[in-house]
Amino acid sequence: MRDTPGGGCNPMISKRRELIRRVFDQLRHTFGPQHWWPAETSFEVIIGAILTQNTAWKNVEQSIKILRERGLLDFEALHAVPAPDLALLIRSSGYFNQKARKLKAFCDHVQDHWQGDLQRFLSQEMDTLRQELLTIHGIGPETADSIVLYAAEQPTFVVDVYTHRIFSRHWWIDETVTYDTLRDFFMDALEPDVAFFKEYHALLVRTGHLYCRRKPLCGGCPLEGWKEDS
DNA sequence: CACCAGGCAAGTA
DNA sequence: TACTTGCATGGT
Repeated sequence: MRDTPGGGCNPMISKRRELIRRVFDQLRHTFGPQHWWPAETSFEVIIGAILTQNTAWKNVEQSIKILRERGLLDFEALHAVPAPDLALLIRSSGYFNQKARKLKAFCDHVQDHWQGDLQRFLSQEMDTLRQELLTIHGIGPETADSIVLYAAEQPTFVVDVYTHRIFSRHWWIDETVTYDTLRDFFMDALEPDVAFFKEYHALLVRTGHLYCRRKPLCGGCPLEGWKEDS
């Protein structure tokens, strides 16, 4: 007997896996494919991941547009821009001084440790890459996982405020769980699958936008009325 | 007007 | 370790 990611011999994990899959199937059936991450290159994913921290994606789009027009969705080009200049270009994303510094910190790290070879940096073994990302200023657990999954295309599960909200409100998880515990909740129960993890996170964000944004607003959610044992 | 958004770092006790 | 606070624009 051993615990497989699929939960083969552990009844708790096996039950959790079933719930997680049922939630996915329901959301996928309701909303269809989400086509995430909306970006053309891995570097653009990384820029977006930093800019969207605690910020509506709509605000980030304007910043990305400006960076694109200026040819700055390119590692060497962006690395050459001073943080104060960059801050002015990403104003619409909010926290622009901090985020400019974060973008610079990322570029500096890849330049200093990987000679600017972004693809080689992203090609590291998953846990090593994730740990290294977490040492970079401005990259916390969610941003690190977003980069690993959507830029490096390696199978980590991205947890965000909606993941926490949706699952805790249904009493499927404790409200006080930490990021890593909630990430393990999914990853211990599921086979690693990049396409599946990408779609799942996107669907949770979509569901959160529609039904778990403001405090009361939850009517009409496709998961409404679900019980733990139903 | 208040509240929130696809977080994180730094400060305090 | 466990809370708190600053960061900041733009939409509802």
